[in-house]
Amino acid sequence: MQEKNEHGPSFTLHDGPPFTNGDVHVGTALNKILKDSILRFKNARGFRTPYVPGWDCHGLPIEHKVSKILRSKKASLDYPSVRKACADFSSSYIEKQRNQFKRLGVVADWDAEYRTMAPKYEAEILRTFAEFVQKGLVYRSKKPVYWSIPCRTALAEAEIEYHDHTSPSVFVRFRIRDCEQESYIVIWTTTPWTLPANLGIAVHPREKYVELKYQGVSYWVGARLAASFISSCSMKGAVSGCEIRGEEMKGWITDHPFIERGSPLLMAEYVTMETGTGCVHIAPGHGLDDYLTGIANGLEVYCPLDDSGCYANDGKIPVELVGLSVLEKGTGCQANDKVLDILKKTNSLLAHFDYGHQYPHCWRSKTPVVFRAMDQWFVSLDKENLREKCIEEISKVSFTPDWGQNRIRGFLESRPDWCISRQRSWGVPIPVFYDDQGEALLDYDLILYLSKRIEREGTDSWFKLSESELLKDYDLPIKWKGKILRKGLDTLDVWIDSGSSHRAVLRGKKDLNWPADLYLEGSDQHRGWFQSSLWTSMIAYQKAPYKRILTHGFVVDGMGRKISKSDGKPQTADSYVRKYGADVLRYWVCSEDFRRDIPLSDEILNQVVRAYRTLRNTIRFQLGTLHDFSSEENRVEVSRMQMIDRWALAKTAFLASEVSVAYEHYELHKVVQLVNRYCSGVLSSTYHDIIKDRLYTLHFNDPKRRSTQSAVQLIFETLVRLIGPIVPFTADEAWSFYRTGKRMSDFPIALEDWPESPIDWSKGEVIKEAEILLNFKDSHVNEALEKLRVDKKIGQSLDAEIQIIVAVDEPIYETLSKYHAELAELFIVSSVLLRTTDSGTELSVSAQHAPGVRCPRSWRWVPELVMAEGWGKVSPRCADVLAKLS
RNA sequence: GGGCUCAUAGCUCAGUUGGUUAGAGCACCGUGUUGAUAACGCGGGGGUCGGUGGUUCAAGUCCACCUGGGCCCA
Repeated sequence: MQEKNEHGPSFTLHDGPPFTNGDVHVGTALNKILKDSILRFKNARGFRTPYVPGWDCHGLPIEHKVSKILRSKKASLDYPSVRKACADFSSSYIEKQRNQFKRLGVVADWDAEYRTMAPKYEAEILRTFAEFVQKGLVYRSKKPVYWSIPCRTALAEAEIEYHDHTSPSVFVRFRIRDCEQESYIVIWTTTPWTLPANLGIAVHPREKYVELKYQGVSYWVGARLAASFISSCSMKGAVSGCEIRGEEMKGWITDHPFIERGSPLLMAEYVTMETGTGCVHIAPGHGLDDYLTGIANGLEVYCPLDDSGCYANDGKIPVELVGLSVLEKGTGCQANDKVLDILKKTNSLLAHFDYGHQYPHCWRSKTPVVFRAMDQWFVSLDKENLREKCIEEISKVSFTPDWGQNRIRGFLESRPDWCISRQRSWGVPIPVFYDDQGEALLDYDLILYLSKRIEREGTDSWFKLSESELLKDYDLPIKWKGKILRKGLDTLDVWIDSGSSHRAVLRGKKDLNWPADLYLEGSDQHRGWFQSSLWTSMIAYQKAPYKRILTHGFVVDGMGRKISKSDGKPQTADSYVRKYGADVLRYWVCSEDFRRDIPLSDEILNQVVRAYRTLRNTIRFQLGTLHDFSSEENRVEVSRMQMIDRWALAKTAFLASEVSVAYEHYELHKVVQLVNRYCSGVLSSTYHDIIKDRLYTLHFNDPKRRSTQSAVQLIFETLVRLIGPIVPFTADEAWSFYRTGKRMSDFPIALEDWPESPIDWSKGEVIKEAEILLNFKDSHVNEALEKLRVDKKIGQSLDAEIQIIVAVDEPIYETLSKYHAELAELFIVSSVLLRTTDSGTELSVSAQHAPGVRCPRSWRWVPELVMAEGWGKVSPRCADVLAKLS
């Protein structure tokens, strides 16, 4: 395919790598089929279309699965064993997926495939990261993560299980500063141990808050929660004072109940009036919402916990808390208990209950997890107007559908700085060293140096080799010389892996374009790959890596609901291929408007099967028609073809142009609709129906018959090539049979050029006249025939004779009389009587049983039959034919 | 809860800048053929264009709100 277009322009569709943790899902199949159909079309149109498929290998879901397997085998869970098992796992699915993609008919340069865990690719990921470092975008900051205390490890969402748990539910008052009378803000929390890290209190800016006066003291709580607060804290008789909106509390500062520190009032949209007091205790080091609110208000991400989950002595927290563990055991929780003590002592605790709720637990140790801020690496997205530049750049990219641009822009605008570190082992390590003070060495040249080794040995070497081995022969900056360095064990966010693909796969490759001509993925990638690829590309090259983005929706069930993995049905592509075959699955994909949700159900597939069979049957009929036709010997020039053949060619030329436009616009469902309508409307019910008579009854070498065969041949060659990109197996089979008479041969449809219909196919008065006559048949003749058939006067239409009475000044008269001799064939009846009448008389079309006798060979009714040797009595026309044959 | 988005016959899709009684293919019903036969022809029924309100002489098409679905977040 590529050799065919060796000198053609190049069209690069860059493959977004599927994740290698399972068999090909039907949604993944949809994506690959769309890509393949588009590339086959582009290739047929003369483009060079090298397609390099890829696989995304690193990441938590694989590590998670593999760890489970290893644990059940009680195998070692150290870095090298986990990583080896992950690599094997990923490789095994690459093998499976590759075969499944091939089975779908996907054409690709399989030998040039890329995988994000290949050493060469990993080196490119590091080089991408090096660009971040060189541009000064990478910084270290704290961010809360789930932390399992017994395992001493950070956890991802997928490693969290929610279980019933009883926590202390406490109402705590914070004294408002600079207030004449004694006033408090009341917060509610179920994690008292996070109170030492409290740095603020959040309220909803547009919710009402009320001042409750009780025993001469004021308490501020959310107005809608006042009643439940009063009952919880036993303040019967409290009197409502003034009401204000949350935003009016901006600027208020309260005193931390037991630490000398101000705790300011902050605005947050996520505050609800469902439970508590509507005033939310904020500890930026102990919760994601808290963290974001803290960042937005310039608070420190403060977390006084060490790795073992105990309060560290940072000089800020009360000494009696230092060393206490926040881990909840059967007996309770040291930290919570002590904090409650202190709250009581300082008279800050208004109420304390047991509270049952769902709480996150570690999947391994089954203990409650805590949110704990840890050092993470971030990429600044606002330095040097990077964000503005990205937004500007994305406006130059074409989007299908066009709202994609809007969507990705929204993500670009709202995305916070990119947290790129993960406490995982299955990934590309962040190439950083720390000295004994915890200071980090992150250096552009050093990363490039390391990437050379990684390129040879893979990232396993980072985990296997010691620091001195990794840094051997490297000339450290003076400041770092002689220091004892410790390598970091965090890995990079996998979005950097796949976001580096344009660099690793396209840049500097002879046959591939950078930027790519097209990215084609599901709409979820607006937030994912489209975005990560843009950032990496903008940072390194100040340009988007793609010219156009095409997105498709998600596969949903017949009710339009998402297909869940849990409903038992295997949603693998293979399960559908086995049942329906690859081309039916492809036909389904291409019959749907993929820009919206793509429904899939047995009903829909059965419908697709029928549509597919119609197409297949049409092609089969044409192949049968051509069985005794030789292009060299029998071909009739277009200009000398019969009227109906000219008409069919014109319709075919029109189809080809419409279909081409639909392909160009990536509207494959329109291609399918057009082809389907053409097969049934133009071919099956009209053209094929009419030509049967001449194909079956005329002498095999009759010019009329050869005319039709010549037309059918051109039509066949066009049709098969038009559908080639969508149903390649069917097209190949038909093409092979056409060329060689065998179902398999070395003539794939993909080596044929796109069908160009010559001008003379659609030029000529005769085409318009045929159209007029066929419309006449549809609107008048069939109606008359149906009447006769309902009356049981005739069976097939050949049993009838049509009588037309038409005024000479009717526009249709001229055409009818000009082609009087051909009307019977066109209308598929035995004879047509054409009578004229006075001007002003209405047109009349009637049918009656044809007079005479029926010819057993042609089924036509004629005045009389004649003897044909060896055949018996037949019509005179058939007798002539038979005479020539013998 | 937020951002983006979708909604036309049982199903898959058309419906140009608002302009006659909203179309096609499939399915369904009836029927004819038996020389495309696990096919093909002919005829027919089927839609208050998700709902409500508005703009307009005129709305499937424009606007607002609502309902339901999807993707991504929270």
